[in-house]
Amino acid sequence: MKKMTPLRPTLSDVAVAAGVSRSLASLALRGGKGVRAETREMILRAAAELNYAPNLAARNLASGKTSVIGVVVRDIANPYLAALAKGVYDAGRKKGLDVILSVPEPNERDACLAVASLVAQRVQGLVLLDAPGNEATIEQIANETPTIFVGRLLKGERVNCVSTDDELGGRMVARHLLSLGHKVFAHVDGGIGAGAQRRHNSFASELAAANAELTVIPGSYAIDSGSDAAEVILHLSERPTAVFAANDLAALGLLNRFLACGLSVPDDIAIVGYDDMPLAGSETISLTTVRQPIQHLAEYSIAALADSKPMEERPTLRVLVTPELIERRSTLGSRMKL
Amino acid sequence: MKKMTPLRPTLSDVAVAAGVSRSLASLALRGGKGVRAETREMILRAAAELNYAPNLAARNLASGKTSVIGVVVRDIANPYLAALAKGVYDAGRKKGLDVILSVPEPNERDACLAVASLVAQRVQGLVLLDAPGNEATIEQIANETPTIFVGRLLKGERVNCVSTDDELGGRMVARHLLSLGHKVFAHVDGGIGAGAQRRHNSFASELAAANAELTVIPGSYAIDSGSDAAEVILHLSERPTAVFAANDLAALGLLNRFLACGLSVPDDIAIVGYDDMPLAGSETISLTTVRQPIQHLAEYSIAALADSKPMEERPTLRVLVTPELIERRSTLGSRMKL
DNA sequence: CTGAAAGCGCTAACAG
DNA sequence: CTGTTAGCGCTTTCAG
Repeated sequence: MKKMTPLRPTLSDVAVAAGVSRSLASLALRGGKGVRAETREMILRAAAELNYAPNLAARNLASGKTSVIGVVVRDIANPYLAALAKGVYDAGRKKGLDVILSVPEPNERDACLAVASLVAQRVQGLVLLDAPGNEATIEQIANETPTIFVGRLLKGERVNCVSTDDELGGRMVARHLLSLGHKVFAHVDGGIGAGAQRRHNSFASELAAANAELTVIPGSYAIDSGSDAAEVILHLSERPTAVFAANDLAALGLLNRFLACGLSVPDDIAIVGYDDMPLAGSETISLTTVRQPIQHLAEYSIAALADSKPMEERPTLRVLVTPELIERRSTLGSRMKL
Repeated sequence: MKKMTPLRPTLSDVAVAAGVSRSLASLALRGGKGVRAETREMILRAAAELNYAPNLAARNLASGKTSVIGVVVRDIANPYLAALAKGVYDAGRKKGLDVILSVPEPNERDACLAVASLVAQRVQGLVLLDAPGNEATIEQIANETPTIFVGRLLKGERVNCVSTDDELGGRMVARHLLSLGHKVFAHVDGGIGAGAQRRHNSFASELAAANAELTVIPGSYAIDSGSDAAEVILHLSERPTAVFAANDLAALGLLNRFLACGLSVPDDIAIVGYDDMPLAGSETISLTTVRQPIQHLAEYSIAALADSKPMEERPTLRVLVTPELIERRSTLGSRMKL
């Protein structure tokens, strides 16, 4: 009979079982240098047999360090953000870090609660995927925990951030559409979504330079935003022949609605999205869009946090990565019609 | 000038600032009973001013408890699983629990690493969303940490699990298709995916009972699996008029490929998926599918873990929830063609 | 390489 | 209500 409560084995148990001191066991388990290979072997075996799992809380407390980084995701239902989160997770693991995700409701309050919880867990660093949104809040968070904000270039010079060059992205879209001969445009704005402002502005100014017409419809980074905007667009006195949605989800909403109304895309109306979310390229959707380099965004994020220099010593990281225009059927030749 | 290293304030700091003992401060901060409202107020204020955040690691270590539950997600790129994960997160928060997600690569090894990491963090409970897949592994995990497996009814009677009634689901699909007059069928199998076997078997036996023909194509819960299967199906000597994919992602793969080949759905070939993932209902996809009640699955999971009884005291939970057939254009009248 | 000793920040169990 | 006393499981000196 074992003890009444088969408590988890502790480091002492392992040490005893292996016939060594706790300190040595600790060292060996962590793969430290200065342990005879033979001894280490013996210790590891003992640990394995006892099914020992180090207590991270204790380790954290004693060492004052954690190797876990927390990720807050604005909206996990957005396939682009889901992919980005996965990218960060993978990049972190590759560096030997534990990564945990938090997926609060997309409002400021819940995002802050999520952050607080992560901070209470004393994560080594925080990756914010477009949440929370308030810049002052972000600055305050970054002030207390190493943080990197992904998706927007923050004004504050004290906060690490990495983002796609949305200005370039917006311009690329405008040029693409202009080169296709379009003259009358609409843009479904992304509201407070990361980068929406810059996509909007650069798109608009590029069009203005070409003397093209542009109607802007307020919206957000959600599929319904697109469907709603489609309704508005269909009732415009002069119907645009091309519309740029601030992200793929909104673009999908547009596509759905236009097709449902019997329009042909791109013949009657062309659509461009932003993100190149998974599924955007699938046959049934085939959305022309601006691809954000998820891999790079993820790797820069982790790199910024993995840096072990004492916070104040390291320079603020402000990275801008280059997007890529992916041309698909929603703007090109072959018709698409329900 | 503050201290050189503005360390996080500790409980002592709060106690001193509020002019009370550490124990009282501790009690008050946790909202315990037996603290004069006035005193508590004062303590909370002090904490707020110092920007105090309790160290969960220390609390955990001292109390032997955590209020965080860990969720392992098989494949966060699957919108259905993403939604389910979000559901669990929300259900947990609603009960005052901290929820953290882990999104390993969908292979056994990485899933186990993710679990190990969560265990090392001494989470109070584990929610496994179809990962890891090996039943022996799951049993072992469940043996050490309160666990609930979602998506499959495990054989082992010792492991909590909650799942949709996939047998009923499979049958519903068969009946729906049969009632539409189809006679020749194909099924894209989900391989080791949660519930795939049962969906397959019940679908097959229901068809057998009706003397219908069925070709089974091996596959998985991925979009490519569907595209590949479509290729096979198109080369069948007798082409089926209806195909049931083990999940929505595979169904989307089928849809994409069929439409790309100029077939009309559902006129040339009808498609049914499973899950009712977000987007499945959008106009461009409009997939007939079996809806899994995410909300219920999530709530049962949390309920199973929130139970504070000493593990061995509580009965094994094995819940089966009822699915719902959602009929959309991929099997019904209005044509769909690229 | 080893073992002893000191704590990390917090909770828990009591005696004031 | 208050303060004291013990640890939780682990890392970290630091002298053997």
